[in-house]
Formats: sequence, structure tokens, C-alpha cells
Amino acid sequence: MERPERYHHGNLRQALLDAAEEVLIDGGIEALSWREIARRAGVSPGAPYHHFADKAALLTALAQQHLAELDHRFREVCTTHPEPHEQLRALGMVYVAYALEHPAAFRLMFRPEMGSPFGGASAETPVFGVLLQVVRACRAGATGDPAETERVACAAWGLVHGLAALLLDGPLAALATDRERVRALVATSTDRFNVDA
Amino acid sequence: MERPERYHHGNLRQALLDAAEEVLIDGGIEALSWREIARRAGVSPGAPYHHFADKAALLTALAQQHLAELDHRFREVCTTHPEPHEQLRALGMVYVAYALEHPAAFRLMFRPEMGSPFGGASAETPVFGVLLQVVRACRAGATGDPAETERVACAAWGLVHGLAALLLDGPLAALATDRERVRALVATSTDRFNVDA
DNA sequence: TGTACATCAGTGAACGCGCGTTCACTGATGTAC
DNA sequence: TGTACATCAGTGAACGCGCGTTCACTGATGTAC
Repeated sequence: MERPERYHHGNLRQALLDAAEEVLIDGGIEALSWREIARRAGVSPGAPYHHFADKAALLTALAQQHLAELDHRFREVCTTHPEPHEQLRALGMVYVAYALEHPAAFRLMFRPEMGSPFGGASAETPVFGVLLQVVRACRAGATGDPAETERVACAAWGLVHGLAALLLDGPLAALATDRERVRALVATSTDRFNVDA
Repeated sequence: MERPERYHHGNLRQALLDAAEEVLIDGGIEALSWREIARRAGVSPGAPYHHFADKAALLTALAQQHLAELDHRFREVCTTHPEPHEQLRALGMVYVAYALEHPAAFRLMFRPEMGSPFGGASAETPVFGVLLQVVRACRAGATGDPAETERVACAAWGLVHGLAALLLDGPLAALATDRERVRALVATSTDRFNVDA
């Protein structure tokens, strides 16, 4: 926020990302213009080009930053909960909570023009990688079809992602502010989903 | 498409909606500008104002048109399948299929700036109304908590909505073209979700 | 330690663009007598 | 059936706007000697 009043900002790259985050919070995705971001960072509209090739590059970087944070929270969940089924339930809660906590950023990650910052659905994919591991742990020992395991992981993701999406921009928006009802909805959802082989 | 070459178009309102649908198909939501829609309808940029208050009104009407179509398909499913659990499975398939068939329109319905054309999640809500009815039928006879029934319906919606969203704009996009794998994924998802009381 | 100079990271004015919307207008249509 | 006229549904030029990006520039920094 503070104007630099000088050349050589120091770390304009991160400052731009922070400014973009601010814009995202204040005005949503609509407000996310190159010029507005530069304005917030207290810098001329040409300056960002020294750090990002274009607007898309900046937004991609921002989305990836959030993705990394969500991945971090996922891993945390796994260390604080011992049992895989418990982990799964907690992951769902964390996922929906993150979406409600950072609505605009969450939407940004799934904008069609972003080209899916996740990059796919494999064990190496951030966020999904953790989910897949936990689903595998739930099904460990059983002689299940690996393809089915993957489908189950995708379905589990779909479940919580759908809840998040409906709460943010869908007909469940009215519920989003009631933390307890959201909690109950997510609990019902995950409890009724059978991961086991 | 055909230029009118005359005043008094006849049914410009629907022609504009058709043109907007075309734009949506060809260029996605990004391309959906007021001027482009008028251009496609073969009409000057001022003309649409006789039929829609502004751009938002046109887009809302378009979204509602799709919503009505999806609702129609939902009701069809209920008449062609006798058993509620079967209906539920079929509804999931239809929902995801509609999203993949009309990707841009599906996205449009859930754009935050659209203010959710659904309008909520009650028995009167299009699409969800049918879903709720079917979930109730699945749980008929049991002495379940009505609030739980509603949560289950929301969860079921979340499940298929999430799958659709991940297939359209998420990490499952690569799967979207493989109809058989999509089918299997949706089947796994719904089969593993327990609606019963 | 001091100086010369290349490089880096900013400025700010300017570009062309397509946008949504307005407005005075005009031709076609429908109605009253 | 013919005419006068109000109303409806278009035209197309114009508005101001903010946008992403470019560009010649300039001040600050770091390095070599």
C-alpha cells in the first residue's frame, strides 16, 4: 500500500501479487485489472512488465500462490489427524472453508481462462495429490481396482468442490454465512460418501 | 443469422437470445458482448434496448432459458425411470451431460455476477425442486429428520455439480472428452453416495 | 576510496480498441373514422 | 375502402471510459579498475 517514492522498489513482484490479492478481496475478479493492480502497488502501469510477461501471467502466479497455501493446509490436516477416514472428513471441511474464506481467489483458480493451474489429476497435482493419497490409505489392504480408487478420489473432490461452488455462486449462497449449517452440510456429505473398497 | 433488411424484425427478443447462444458456443462467455450479440442478430447496437433493459437482463434471460431446459430434462428423467434411486442416478448423468454439452451456458448460470438464477434451494427452485422430490422419494417411509433430507439433497447436488465443474474448468478437463470414463466416474460417484435415511 | 559506466527498474504519456449506453432520427405498422 | 396519425421498433453516429500494452526516458544500483 505505501507508495515507494523511489525507484527500485525492492520486491515489486511480490508487492504486485499482494496488491492483486487486495483487489481481489475488495472488488472481486471483475476489478482485477492490470492498471488497478499497478495503482494499488503505487507504481506506474508500465512497471509490472519488468516482472510479469502479461496480465495472465500475474493472475496465474496469484492462483498458484493460493493453490500452494491450500496444499499446505491439506498436508497439515494429514499430520494432525491420524486416521485416514478422519483425514478425509477434515480435508473436506478445510476445502470448503478455504473457498468461503477466499471466495474470489477460489473462483480465480477455476476460471476457464486460467487453464486450470492444477494441471491435471495425478499424485503430483497439488491438493489432489494429498487427497489421492488419503483415499488410497482408506482403501489400503483391499484388493480394489486402482482405476476405481482414482475415480473415488475424483468423486470425493467433486463432492466438496460442488458444495463450495454452490455455496459461493449457486443457490446455496444464502447458507454460506451460517457456519454451523455449512459445517453440518459438509459433515452429512462426507459421511454419506463411501470411499472404501 | 439472416439479416432482416427491414424494420420491425418480428421477434427480435428471441432472435437476440438465439444470437447470444451462438456467441456463447463460438466464443465463450468472454465474447458475450452487447455489441457482438446485436451484430449477430443483424441489428444496430441500439436496437436491443427495446427488448432488454441492459446487458445483464439479456444474460439473465439466457441463463433462465437454459435453466428451464435442464429442469425439463430432469422431469423427463422422472417419467422414464420408475424407481427413485434409479431416477437419482439418471439425474446425475443428465446434469453432468448438460454441463458438458453446453459448457459456456453452464458456466454462465453460475457466474457470481448473475446472482444465481436459481434463486435458492427450495422445492420451488427449478432443477433443485425435482432433485429434492426424488431424494424425498428415496427416503420415503423412513422417519428421517427433514433437515437431514434437505442436506442430503444439497449434498447430492454438490456431488454432481462438482464433477461437472471439475470436468469443465478444473483438473479433470482432460477426461471430459472421453464419454465412457465420464460415465464411469459419475456412476461411481452416485453409487457411493448414500441417500437413504 | 573514488570514479566511469553498464545494467536494472522505474516513470508517465501515448497508442488503439471495443465496450455499454444514449439519442435524435425514421420507416413500418396498426387503429379510428 | 381510404386517409390521418399515433405508436412501435428499428438506424447509426456519437459519448466517454478503462483497458492492456508500448516506448523513449531517467534515476538508482552495482561492478571494475
